[in-house]
Amino acid sequence: MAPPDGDDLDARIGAALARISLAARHLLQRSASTVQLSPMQALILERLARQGPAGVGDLAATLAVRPPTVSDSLDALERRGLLRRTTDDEDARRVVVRLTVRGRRLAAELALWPDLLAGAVSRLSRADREALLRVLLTIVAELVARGVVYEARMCTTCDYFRPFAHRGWPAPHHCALLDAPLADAALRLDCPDHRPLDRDGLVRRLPVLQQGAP
Amino acid sequence: MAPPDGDDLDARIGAALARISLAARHLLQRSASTVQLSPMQALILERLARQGPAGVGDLAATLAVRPPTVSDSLDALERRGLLRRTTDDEDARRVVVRLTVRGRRLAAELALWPDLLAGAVSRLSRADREALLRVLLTIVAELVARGVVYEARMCTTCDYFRPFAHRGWPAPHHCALLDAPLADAALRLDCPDHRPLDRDGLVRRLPVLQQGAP
DNA sequence: GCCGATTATTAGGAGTCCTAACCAATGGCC
DNA sequence: GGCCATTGGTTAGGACTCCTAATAATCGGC
Repeated sequence: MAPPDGDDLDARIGAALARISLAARHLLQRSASTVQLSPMQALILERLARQGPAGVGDLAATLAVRPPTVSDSLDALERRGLLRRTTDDEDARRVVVRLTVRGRRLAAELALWPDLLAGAVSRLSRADREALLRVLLTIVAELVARGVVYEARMCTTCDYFRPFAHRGWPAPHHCALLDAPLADAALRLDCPDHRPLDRDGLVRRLPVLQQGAP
Repeated sequence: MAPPDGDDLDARIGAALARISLAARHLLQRSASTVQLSPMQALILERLARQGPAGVGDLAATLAVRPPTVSDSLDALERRGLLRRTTDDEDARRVVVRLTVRGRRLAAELALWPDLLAGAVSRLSRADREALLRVLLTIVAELVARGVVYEARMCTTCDYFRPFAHRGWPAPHHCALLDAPLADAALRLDCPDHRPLDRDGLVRRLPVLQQGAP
């Protein structure tokens, strides 16, 4: 007999993720178009609403596109009065992008998009969902380590984060800043108090995150 | 104390999936550009290589875009001699799109893209990966049921598929066509012998797929 | 044999996304 | 103090994406 080998399994996972990505693209497009926005414009608005003002380069990095692409979209958004460009006091080269009130209001309407995607897990058990979150965050961390995307503020790349610091369930991890245990379900992708781990620390840490299927 | 509620957990999952989708987009773009193709062109080539000739409408449905978008890309691909459009004998309205030899060759080079995405699971344990595949396929099935994407040939929407037909591990499911048990790792997203389940059957089936975290 | 539904294309328009070239400010460095 | 490579952003130009609306051709039923 020929049991499916590891590569095959991985290939199926890749295909499934690709499929979900296609759906995500479509959901983003649809969600954005309900408020007359293009997908990239929606992503920019979302990011600004979630994490506050940012430079053009920052936006480009987190959205995995080149600066000119962002600059294009900013023109359109600024024309509609959804944001303003100001130059940084400390560094006159930098441009700081800020939402206007109108922009913030529109972003709030838009926020429902990732929820549409999340809605597709509604039938999964709580245990499955917690495991899923842990696994997805591990994948994101790996993608960050490989330089595919840039994610500034997630637990798995934070210096305060101690994976599997506690032996038992239900809260195996620990946050050294809050000095509190963390469950898988509490892991954050976007923590305001994040302190980045250097690349060596990141690579060293990744393997340990693999353990512990519930 | 305020334990994270279900919505919060789901929101984090949604955010993580959104993040991975961004990475997927970027990987696709990069992979496609190495052979001078645009993302959409790459997707079309890939789909044709994997599942054979198709009509314009079919392509549009599986790629979650409108027919004119596909038609645009087909023009570019045909110009480069990677595919040919012919009219169907049985229905002169239909256009059948076929890869040329050159197209097939290029598609083979391209096939490595989903593997780049899959590479990000390399550090996960085998058990985690099997569970991940099962969960992801459930998500895809749910997205199909909600009409977000269209996936013609996956086990979870197949009439021959009997989820959890066997009580024990490691092969709980069953394929009535092959008359053989199936493990989570063997679940297919793209089976050539697929027979579609009607929508009622699909909705009825979904809940049962949630059970069984390993 | 006509009419509504289906299938694909064309037209037109805003946006995406890249590379290359450019400009301006910064922060050493001598 | 003045040079200059680096950094942050924008402009220019070009191919492609992706939509809606309108058009053309064919199919199927009645």
